[in-house]
Amino acid sequence: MNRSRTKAPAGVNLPALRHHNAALVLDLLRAAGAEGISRLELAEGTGLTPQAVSKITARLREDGLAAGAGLRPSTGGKPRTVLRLVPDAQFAVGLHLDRDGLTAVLVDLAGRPVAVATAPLDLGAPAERVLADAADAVRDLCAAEPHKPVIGVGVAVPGPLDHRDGVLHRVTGFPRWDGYPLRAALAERTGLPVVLDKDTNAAALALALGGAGGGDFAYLHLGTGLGAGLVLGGEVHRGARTGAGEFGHQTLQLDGPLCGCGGRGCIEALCLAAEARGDRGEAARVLGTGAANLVGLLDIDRVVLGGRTVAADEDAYVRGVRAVIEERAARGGAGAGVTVTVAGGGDRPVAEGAAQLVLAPVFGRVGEEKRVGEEKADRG
Amino acid sequence: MNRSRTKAPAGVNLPALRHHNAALVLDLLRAAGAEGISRLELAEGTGLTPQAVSKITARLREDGLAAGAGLRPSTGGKPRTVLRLVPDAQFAVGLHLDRDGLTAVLVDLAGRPVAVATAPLDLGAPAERVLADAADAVRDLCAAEPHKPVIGVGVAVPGPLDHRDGVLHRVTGFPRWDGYPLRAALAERTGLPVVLDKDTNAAALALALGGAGGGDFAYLHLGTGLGAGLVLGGEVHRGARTGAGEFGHQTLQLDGPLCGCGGRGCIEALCLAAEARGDRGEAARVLGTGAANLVGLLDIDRVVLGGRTVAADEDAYVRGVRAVIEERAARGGAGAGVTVTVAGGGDRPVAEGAAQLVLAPVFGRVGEEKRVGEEKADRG
DNA sequence: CCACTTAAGCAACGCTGTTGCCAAAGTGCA
DNA sequence: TGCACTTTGGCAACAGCGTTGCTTAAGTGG
Repeated sequence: MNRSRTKAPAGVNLPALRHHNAALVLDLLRAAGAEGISRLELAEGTGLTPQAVSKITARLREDGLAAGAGLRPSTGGKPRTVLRLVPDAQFAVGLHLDRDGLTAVLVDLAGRPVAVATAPLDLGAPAERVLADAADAVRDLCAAEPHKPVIGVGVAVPGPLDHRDGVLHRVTGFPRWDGYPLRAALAERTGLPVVLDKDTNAAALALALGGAGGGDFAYLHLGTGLGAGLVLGGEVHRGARTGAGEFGHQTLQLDGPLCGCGGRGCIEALCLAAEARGDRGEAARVLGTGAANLVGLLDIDRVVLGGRTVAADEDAYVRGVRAVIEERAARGGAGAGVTVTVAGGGDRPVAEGAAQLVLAPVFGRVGEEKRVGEEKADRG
Repeated sequence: MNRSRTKAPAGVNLPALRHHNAALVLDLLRAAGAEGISRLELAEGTGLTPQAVSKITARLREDGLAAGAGLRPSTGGKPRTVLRLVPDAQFAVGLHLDRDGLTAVLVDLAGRPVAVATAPLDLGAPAERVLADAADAVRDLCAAEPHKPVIGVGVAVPGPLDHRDGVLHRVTGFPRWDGYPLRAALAERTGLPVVLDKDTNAAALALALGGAGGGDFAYLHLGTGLGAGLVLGGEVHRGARTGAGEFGHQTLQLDGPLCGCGGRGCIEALCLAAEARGDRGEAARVLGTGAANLVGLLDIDRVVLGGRTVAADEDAYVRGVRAVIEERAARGGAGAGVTVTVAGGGDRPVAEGAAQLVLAPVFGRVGEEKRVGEEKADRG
């Protein structure tokens, strides 16, 4: 269980223990995907007794979250029964509010999108207007798939914000949003629990859960700006004020050219300037140098690139970034074995990651926050 | 409980739950110090029932880890009984192996040193020789204070190393140590459990536990080199290969002056060069720029400076670093409310932090690693 | 067809924190 | 001085967790 000590009591009682272990099993079920996973493999993965796993999976099946999925070939004895997650048991909405558009997805427990909707959006419009557009998108999506239990809405937004309180800060270019309690407003409007986070964090979460699997990594998003989502220890690192990931305005050139932020020699300014003058190699080298700094500082084992600017020439950026990291590793610095890849998939991963913000607690990934004694009391 | 997922089973059974809650209570007892803390405050701090706390503290008292410490003034009813940690119940040895010397401390559960020893050391000597010196220091320290149950030895070493395996990597200036399994060797020699970590991590751990208390922070050590210890979410961040904290060779000046590491424009090179030519203000500004990068990237709320070079002129460095961070915050960047302080105390904090590496698990701070069913079975 | 192997469930168990209740130990007012 | 009240903390019973010991189910292989 999490131990974000310093605040929040971390005492564990039996319901909490039960919930924790159930979430652990669900997480393994999800990771196993459609193939499924046997009870004994679950036991090995959790460190629990096979009998305990049997009890837990029995409860999950009763709740409709897990189901049998055939048998494994025998290895000389009774064949193992394979279990799998029932993706249709619960759904979550992911909302990506960008500067010029809105993307909404309805995903199942496995994280697969079952419905997508996009619409134009003007972040410069009055708050009421934007809020209404967002709420409408959520409502339409839920209406399109009735009878689907939706457990919440995850919202990904560009600017700096407070994830804990669900309050926006000064979104770059739209200072008027500073202090707007988007989470509370949208929660009231939709009647659903809402989680708010930065778009880069949502993207990083999607990457952490999907495909390439675990490990610590940094997602670097180069679009009109440059930001980062950090996944450390398998969880999104948000920092003390949940503002972590300000990567674009790291100083990379002391007393370098002026940046829009007022600083000098920011990675973002250097990178975009190089890109603007057509020197993509230099842009990639700048980005790579920042990435290499990250690799050494945090000892991550994966760098993932994304964003429109990267998408325009994925190869050049991957090669350029990889070159810098490998050069430093060859000199004896950190970075040996670090892989550099691109996220791909355009902007939809951000919306899907936003939905994962809501799903994450189901699988025991962070964000439990004061979950005490909230179980449907009846059983049998 | 920890969730360093991706590896290591995280299932929780009753013994694990018991251990977790006991550690939680012990941690609060330690934080309370000599003043002590009442059962109801413990209940509030853990989220457990007062009755559960009573049971847990009864066990701790039976084991000699906790004891009564008077009464609180009544608030209209029965006065609260105050409990406190019994620091003499267990001890740990902290060992700091530096390039030119060795510091060994014996600390009690509260982290207070009860014995200190220093000796010259030559890291360039044969491994057997260094190992013998280290083992001797441990033995002498334990002998000086017999009847003290010592639960382990924490070792802080300069270079890069693997904390998980307890193996040294290429210590700067002493490449011969690359691959040496110091933890295993010293454990066999002393017959005690040994934990190995970088000196900067040990210092950071000491800071995280002592005095100024929680929060995320970075400890920046500027001596003959420049390194960092990161404390994120109340725990030392070590990264995927436990090599995190390589701060000195972050590029801060693209294509800047050559560094000893072979790179260009490393913070360390810039900082030490400025210091060498007497421009302390510039050295502080360089360090501050790196610190500000860190603050924005990780959203930490504290920067702590240390090391001999900083100690030579603490004020200049604190002011210089603080100036850069505040300037960036004033521009609307991250860093508002970040405090900048110095560690102080010279090198002994590193040895004390090394001892804390061993004590940390007692208080539930990370590093439990496969603790299953190891309890003294008898009771009563 | 039988011996063997592997998987999974049933029942009893030990131990956890919780609940309900009561004794202990103070304060404050009559 | 005495009684009502408040607050603390322990005792006992309890529900629920994973574990253990054993039995049953369901295969393989000679």
